[in-house]
Amino acid sequence: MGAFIVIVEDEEDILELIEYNLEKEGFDTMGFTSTKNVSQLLEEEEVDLLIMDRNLPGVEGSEFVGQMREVGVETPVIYLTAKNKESDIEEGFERGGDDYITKPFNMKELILRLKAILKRTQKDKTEGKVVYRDITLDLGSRELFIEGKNIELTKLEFDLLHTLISNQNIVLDRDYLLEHVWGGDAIYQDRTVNVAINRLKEKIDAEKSKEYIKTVRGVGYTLC
Amino acid sequence: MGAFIVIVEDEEDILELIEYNLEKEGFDTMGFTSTKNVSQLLEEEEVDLLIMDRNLPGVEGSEFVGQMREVGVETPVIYLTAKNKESDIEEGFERGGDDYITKPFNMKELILRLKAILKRTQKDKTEGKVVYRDITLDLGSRELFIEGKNIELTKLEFDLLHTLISNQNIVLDRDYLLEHVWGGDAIYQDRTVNVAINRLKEKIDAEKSKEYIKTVRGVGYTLC
DNA sequence: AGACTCTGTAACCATTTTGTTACATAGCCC
DNA sequence: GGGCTATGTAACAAAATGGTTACAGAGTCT
Repeated sequence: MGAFIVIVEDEEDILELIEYNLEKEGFDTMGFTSTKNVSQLLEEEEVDLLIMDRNLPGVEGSEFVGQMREVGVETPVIYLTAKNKESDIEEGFERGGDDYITKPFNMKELILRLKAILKRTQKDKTEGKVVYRDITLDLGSRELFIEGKNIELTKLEFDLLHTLISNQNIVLDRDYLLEHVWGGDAIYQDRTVNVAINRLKEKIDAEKSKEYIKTVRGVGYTLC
Repeated sequence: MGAFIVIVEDEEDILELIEYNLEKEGFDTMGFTSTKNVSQLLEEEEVDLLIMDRNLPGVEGSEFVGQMREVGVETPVIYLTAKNKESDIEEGFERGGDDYITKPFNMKELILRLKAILKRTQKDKTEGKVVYRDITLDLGSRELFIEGKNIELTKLEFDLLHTLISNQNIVLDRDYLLEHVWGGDAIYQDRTVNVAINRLKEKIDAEKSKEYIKTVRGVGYTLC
């Protein structure tokens, strides 16, 4: 754990309350009563999560986050908001915020959501979505879309396509695939790869006569 | 997670009994044997409900609540009272208390009323609600609604659905679920997840032939 | 104490997935 | 084209996986 969390909240007692509780949970925190200095911090340091009051005097919290997004800051955000109108909530999400929580709030609830987000974003760091031409692999839901059409894949097929797609234009030999898709310990024939590849081909080439997976004779397979 | 409930009761065994049962229901509790420190807590933290003995040595419970109301604390109260004379009851209501229950009392009855109150007071808050399609999880009262219909869930089922719903569209594997729903310390078989999921499925899919929880073979489960 | 609920575990079965094998086919060299 | 190898294909068997049910233990309520 030990994530670094920045909190922006103008009411000092609330700020302290949050900091106190988060630190008790083992997080590193830094609190601000305004967005001053925060942008610099977000750009320069690795901040894992931002807790942001939406109703700051002066700048709108979501406005601020919007600006951050434009300069490439991806830090997930939990908004604290006294408002609970749906429009506001939606707006928050539209701007790329990850969650919101309405004041007054329950500390346990905040910590719970916060942990959920950290977990998710940590996952997303290695995963997310992979795209290749008109193929899209959603690593979260483990879904494959070709030209927007959902195609069901088994676990093996998914993992195989995943490795292929993240090494597109590179020819992967059977040993590499066995090691990365099947896992290092067990021993398989290399014809296994063969069959697996073809089962995958059947599914994704069936859609169109397009050929996504190219076999490179004597070497292996590639997506190109 | 659940609502935060503060209990003030000078008889320690009763206090513990209540705390134990409420926590079993998934609520966060904090118990006190006197009103000392309670006022501060009520002012600073978001307490969802106060359970208050009316016959505390020293301060009258309702007296205390009255003082709290004067400084703007709106926390709903359930009084525990050995008396059941009408005059006392009326007085309790006059002072702004929300409900009373006479000792000795039935724990189920207490929880029932408590949930009713939480539901009422948290109805208009968007706070503590997670929504997915026509499923609504009320985190405050820990109730599930599907198309407005209330469906009873056990603690485990609720927590499981909560985790699924807060990670919608993401396939969660059994390890993740075990860790987050069951808690990290104890060790369980992963078939445990299996059975729990299906018990949950039975309840929420029973309503309609809709399939909310999708099992992703070889990986885990997801809400999508 | 007895009935009941909740929940973890085990057993059973159906189904899907996957590895292997055998054979057919295609590519490549001479 | 012949011969060789690599790859595709189909069929089969084994393994993995998950749904379902039954049961037992723990805890609770009456």
